[in-house]
Amino acid sequence: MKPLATSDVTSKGQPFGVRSLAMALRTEIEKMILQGGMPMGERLNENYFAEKFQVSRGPVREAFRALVEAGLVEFIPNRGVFVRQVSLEQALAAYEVRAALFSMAGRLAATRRRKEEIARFRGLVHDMDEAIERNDSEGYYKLNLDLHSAVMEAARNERLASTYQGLIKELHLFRAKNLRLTDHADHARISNREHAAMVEAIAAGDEMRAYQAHFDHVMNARDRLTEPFREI
Amino acid sequence: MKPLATSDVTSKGQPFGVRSLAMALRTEIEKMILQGGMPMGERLNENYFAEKFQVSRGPVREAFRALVEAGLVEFIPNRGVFVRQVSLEQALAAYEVRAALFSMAGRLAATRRRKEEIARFRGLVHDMDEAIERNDSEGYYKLNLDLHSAVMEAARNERLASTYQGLIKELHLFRAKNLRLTDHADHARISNREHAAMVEAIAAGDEMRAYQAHFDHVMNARDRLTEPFREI
DNA sequence: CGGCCCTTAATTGTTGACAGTCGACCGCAT
DNA sequence: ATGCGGTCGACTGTCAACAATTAAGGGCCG
Repeated sequence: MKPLATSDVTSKGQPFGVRSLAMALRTEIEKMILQGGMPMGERLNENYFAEKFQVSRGPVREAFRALVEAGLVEFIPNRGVFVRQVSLEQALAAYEVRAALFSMAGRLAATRRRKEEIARFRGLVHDMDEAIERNDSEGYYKLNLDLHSAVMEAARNERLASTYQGLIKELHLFRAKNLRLTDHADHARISNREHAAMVEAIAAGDEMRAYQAHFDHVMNARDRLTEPFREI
Repeated sequence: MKPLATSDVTSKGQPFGVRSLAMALRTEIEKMILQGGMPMGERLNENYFAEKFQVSRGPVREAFRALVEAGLVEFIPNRGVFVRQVSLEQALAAYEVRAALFSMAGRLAATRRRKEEIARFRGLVHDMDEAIERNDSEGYYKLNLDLHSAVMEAARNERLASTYQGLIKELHLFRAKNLRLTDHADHARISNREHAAMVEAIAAGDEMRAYQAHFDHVMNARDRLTEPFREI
């Protein structure tokens, strides 16, 4: 891997706070973890990262602290940091938090959305339908993310969005490990019907209906994801 | 101030992750900030804290990184970290997130609460009524926190609770700076009526009513707090 | 007299070295 | 064979020194 210098950092397009090696490392290591580059439960060796990025251990440790706070790694004194293992129980709890945040986004979007946004929502839902017909689960996945981001944006609450994003990252840890063939076309079809309900509630400006639609969508998604684990 | 050694840290009753100086410092500095020990917008000098706690700058910097991630301080490269200034807009946004989380807690509590907890809720509301009559705003404040914690506990979702707590800390930054005589007895009376509605909805096991009651309570609290700032 | 530049002190950024701790491995006794 | 204890190695925890950057103050020039 290329040596990471401060000059590399400045070239990044982030608003602020990315000039220091520690901040750059935090971003870089996070990316590595989320893209599955690190096996789950793996210990993150300070020296390894220090050599990999051609820096000393100080900045690496600072980056680790930030990741601990973000909940992506676990810290055990005198042992080091480990890629966090997300249990099924924790994933279920996280989904409830996600439902809280996303349903709020839907509710706010219902009062704050603009005309163009509604058109975009409907377009995305339509494109997802097409992706399903094409059996294009890759494309569906991306469109799905786009729709969720679009709703979040329409809520016009930065704090809500960043909290949501942080949570999503944690959930990625769970999905990365327990990825199974959960993308049945059936699931996608049902999911997209829920999307349509969400969008129409927002379009109608109906706060409570939007709340319910978004809430149900997340909780149903939870059931769909964790279904394979239920031992009945 | 007393020198902070690892031995001091171990004496703390935390489950894990508090053995290192950095973690201890993070807790200590956070406490200092939240208790208003640091003027808002103040730069946190690394050497100052290093000498104050008789440690080197390394652990101090690690503690700072964690606080940055927690959103309590702002980081400007080559300048240092500053106690975060929370604007009115940010506070309003944070209240919306809080409403999302707390209303979810109420909703979950409505399905998961136990008999003893309901009794405790009602007791707290009653005690708050008495505190109002006594004009004991100090006592009311504490009981208020207790009720909110109790509801969170009844929701039985650790992730929800920790996210909520992190947000509350941020809101403290706003209240610390803009503390005005907002604790009118009128406000307390109205607030406690809302508490009663929350508790009874939980007691009835009515999810949607609990959701609404908790949601409204937070949003009304927001209006009561930020009322003085509105220039009509 | 005001504005620009240079110097300088203070503070952050980074490093390498040293100390402390934990787990693994190996040998021994049972 | 198995369980226990000690030794060793690898890694984390901490520190103090050095480099780089910033902001402030004073002097010079227009």
